[in-house]
Amino acid sequence: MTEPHPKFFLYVYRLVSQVPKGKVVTYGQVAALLSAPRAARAVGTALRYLPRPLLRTVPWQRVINASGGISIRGDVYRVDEQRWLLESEGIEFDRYGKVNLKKYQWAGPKQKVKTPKWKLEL
DNA sequence: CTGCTGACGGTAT
DNA sequence: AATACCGCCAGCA
Repeated sequence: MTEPHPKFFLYVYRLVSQVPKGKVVTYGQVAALLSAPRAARAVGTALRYLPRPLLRTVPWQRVINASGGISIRGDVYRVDEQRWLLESEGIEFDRYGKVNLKKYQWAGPKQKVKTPKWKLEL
């Protein structure tokens, strides 16, 4: 899974690219915006395989879980990096390592996301 | 087509 | 708040 070409992944990357600095979105929110409200897990998979070249254009650090926490499993280094990046953007974490979604969650794109039935394609 | 794998999410404990 | 479960899903072998 080194070559990220699957359509769903690309839509995820495109949407996350729109999240402004200082704001965050949840995996489930991204899925919902892509007309796949139950594919939160797949969104996580997409970001996990974010290709190196896109690390510069896709603000992956702005995607956290519905509890306001960082979801990266295993790689502690990666977790620290995400938190550091977010804090440098002005986002605060409470003593439990959680972000206040009420305050920092992105409202979503102004214009409805164009998702050409990637799902129904066969 | 079948079975696995998770940067998930909602519930129950 | 922290765990344990369990249902979901796109991708891939």
